[in-house]
Amino acid sequence: MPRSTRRRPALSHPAAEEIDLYDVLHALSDPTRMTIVRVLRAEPERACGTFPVDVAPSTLSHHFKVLRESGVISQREEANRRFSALRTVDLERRFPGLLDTVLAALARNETGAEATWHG
Amino acid sequence: MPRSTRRRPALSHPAAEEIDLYDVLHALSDPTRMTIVRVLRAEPERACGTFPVDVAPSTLSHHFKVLRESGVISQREEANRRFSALRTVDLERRFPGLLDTVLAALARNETGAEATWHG
DNA sequence: TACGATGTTCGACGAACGACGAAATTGCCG
DNA sequence: CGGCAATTTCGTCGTTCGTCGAACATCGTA
Repeated sequence: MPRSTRRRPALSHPAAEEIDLYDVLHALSDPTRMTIVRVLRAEPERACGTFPVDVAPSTLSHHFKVLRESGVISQREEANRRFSALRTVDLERRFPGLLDTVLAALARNETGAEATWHG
Repeated sequence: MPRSTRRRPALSHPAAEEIDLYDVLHALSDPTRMTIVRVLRAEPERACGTFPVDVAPSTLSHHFKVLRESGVISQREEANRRFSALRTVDLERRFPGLLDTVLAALARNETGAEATWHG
């Protein structure tokens, strides 16, 4: 039998008012993490292993931690799966328009001139 | 006599269409560089040494280079001074609303809860 | 109970980052 | 000409970053 209902430490999320802009910008300045955010905007919730990113599981786990501790996403445990979701409401309250603007910029970025020779 | 009218290599600026979002977000994820951007939004142009940041001149020069090569600012030489300006038009064309939204978020960030104990 | 699936933690590694001081460049001015 | 002021370049130091593999934990299920 499990020795306790909750053996793993609770997932740490910053409160909405404590989300730091520099942490958010740093979290969004990585292509792998940005891909996670982009996918997560289309779907309300998604399990960690189902993202179209090409990195090792441990690396992916690291990126989720960065996103979570910066306040960009929240994570919820269910069985041995971990579901992630964008903290759209908290983010909008703290930094109005930021997430939408950055995601719109991301769409522009992919049609930019450097996609031909830079990537 | 000077051996040439232009001895120093020309300052490299990315074209407006080549500005990369990840470079911009990374450039803005540092407090010193963000201070430069904030000051530069209030004034159209300013010499490098006149910014209210507390780092060594060589460090400051490094930050200006990061900002310039990411496309956030432009730099112009005049005598032995170098003037910096925000590339507001190019930025607005490439990523509409991004700069304004981030700077509005910065104002929010400074009145946040973490300013009491985190700074 | 044992296995497989899911995901994390723990080092390790090379690359990049932010910071500095020293030296060099450039141009103005006494 | 000879400083002085502004700024960059170079080398260095310590830290952080992104990545990986190996090991561990948890849960459902055969």
